[in-house]
Amino acid sequence: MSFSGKLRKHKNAPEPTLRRLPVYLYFLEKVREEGTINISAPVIGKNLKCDPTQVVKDLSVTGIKGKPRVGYNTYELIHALEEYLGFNRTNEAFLVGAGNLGSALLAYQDNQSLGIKLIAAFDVDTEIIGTSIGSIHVLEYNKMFHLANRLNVEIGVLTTPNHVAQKVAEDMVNCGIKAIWNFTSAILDLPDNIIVQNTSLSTSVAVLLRRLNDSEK
Amino acid sequence: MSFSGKLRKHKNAPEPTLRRLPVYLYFLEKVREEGTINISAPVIGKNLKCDPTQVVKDLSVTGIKGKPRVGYNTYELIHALEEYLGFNRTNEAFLVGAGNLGSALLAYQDNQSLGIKLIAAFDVDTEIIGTSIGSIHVLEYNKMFHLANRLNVEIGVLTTPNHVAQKVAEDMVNCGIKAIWNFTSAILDLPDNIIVQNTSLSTSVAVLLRRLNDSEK
DNA sequence: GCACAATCGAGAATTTTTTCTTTATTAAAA
DNA sequence: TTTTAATAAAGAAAAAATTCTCGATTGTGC
Ligand SMILES: NC(=O)c1ccc[n+]([C@@H]2O[C@H](COP(=O)([O-])OP(=O)(O)OC[C@H]3O[C@@H](n4cnc5c(N)ncnc54)[C@H](O)[C@@H]3O)[C@@H](O)[C@H]2O)c1
Ligand SMILES: NC(=O)c1ccc[n+]([C@@H]2O[C@H](COP(=O)([O-])OP(=O)(O)OC[C@H]3O[C@@H](n4cnc5c(N)ncnc54)[C@H](O)[C@@H]3O)[C@@H](O)[C@H]2O)c1
Repeated sequence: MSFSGKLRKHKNAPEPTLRRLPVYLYFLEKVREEGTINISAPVIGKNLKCDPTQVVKDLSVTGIKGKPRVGYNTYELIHALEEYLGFNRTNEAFLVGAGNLGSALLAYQDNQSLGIKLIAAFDVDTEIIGTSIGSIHVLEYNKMFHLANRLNVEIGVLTTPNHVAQKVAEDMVNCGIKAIWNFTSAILDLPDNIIVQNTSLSTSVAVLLRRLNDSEK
Repeated sequence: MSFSGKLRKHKNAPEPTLRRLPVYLYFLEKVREEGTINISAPVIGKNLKCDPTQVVKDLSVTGIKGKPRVGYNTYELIHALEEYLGFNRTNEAFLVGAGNLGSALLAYQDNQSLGIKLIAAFDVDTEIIGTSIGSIHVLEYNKMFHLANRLNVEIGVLTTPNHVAQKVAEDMVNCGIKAIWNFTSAILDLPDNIIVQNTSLSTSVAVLLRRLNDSEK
């Protein structure tokens, strides 16, 4: 099991595949912009430096069929990937902790879709409350409880300091939030039905440093 | 193969293990602060909600031996993990693109170690050049070429807009940078000996949304 | 229209990762 | 001191993921 969060088996796609799908999606969006109508697995593989048969296997989870000697229809494939990943739905989310990282995520909203849409941000710092980051207002933390009920938001993004993360996460759960995207290093202890997606940057650093060290001898 | 970057086999630890190690490390630092001297794999497993035999196998890559009925020495294990991951070394890095995300990473430096140490930031925006974020000055982009030679930096953090990422990455390589931590969505095409660690947030979102959808039916 | 080359798709084989089992060690209890 | 229970370690088994192989299909050129 991985530490990305609580274990839950996906009948459909293996997690490694799932993690690759957004990369295909980004690549396909780029080639579509360039006017490419059809693209084959070997071409995708060459660009993304990965095995073409894996490309075929990965993309098969979308249900889209490619044609021999032609490949996949770019538009169709993009649509199916967005559908499969849920990126075409709104996926409204709250963000708590509009500090350094939280602000970056809020500002990112305007430019490009992340797959989820932050619709409100909450903080306890009176300096920050009332300001707007991107197009999103930062509200007083206590307002979360009231708004959550009204808006029926299911996703919470957690970017507070580590030491308050557990408390804030519990509050989120009490607000009806079903899935937490956790950027803190805190190990959250929550009911089993709550989905916790941990996104620790140290994980990336660990892999990077090890590859760097391995390459140097 | 995963899209985290170019493939390179680790004789020692499997990549899934490598990604879990920083989580153990964070947890162990927390329990050490609480005064715990020894900790066993079953206890770690219970806290981190994972299989205890996997904990044993994962931690074995550090070379640290645990004692039956006692567990591991917390201090010794932390030290070995830091050593293994390279987190105790300085790992100096340049950051290019001191925008929303770049600033957040720069500001993060002061508080807590990420495993790498940003020693300089570069940008092309004259509004940003000359300012300081955290304790790091943002310098004019062209200065990178001169400084890199002098400081012998091997790691570059890439947080520019997507459309300039390839160009900036090539510049980094020309500066002698060996490993790039890429936060952009761009698919970088660089010489084979350059390590590219892609850290796309969409990947996390994809897994989160799928788990959320799966849980709802 | 027919041969040919490219490539998808499905399943087999291989490799990697996780989980299970067994054994040996250790500290605490009797 | 001896017994007992907990647990690490090592290896086996199982599961998962990747890569390989081969047959089927489709467009291109002859
Ligand atoms: N900044 C980064 O680049 C970075 C990178 C990786 C991980 N992280 C993690 O992300 C988290 C946030 O980091 P940051 O650098 O943005 O910190 P930060 O201090 O800049 O931001 C935290 C924000 O949370 C707010 N906050 C504090 N207590 C709160 C509460 N009880 N309820 C609601 N809001 C509260 C603060 O007012 C602040 O605005 C930390 O856990 C950090 O470890 C940050
Ligand atoms: N902000 C986020 O939360 C977030 C999340 C995920 C991914 N990303 C990715 O990170 C990257 C940066 O995002 P951001 O929101 O920080 O963007 P941003 O526009 O705030 O920052 C980009 C910075 O790069 C600088 N820049 C532009 N061209 C440059 C060049 N040629 N050389 C050096 N610097 C240059 C700009 O001046 C700016 O300061 C993007 O690729 C984005 O997709 C951002």
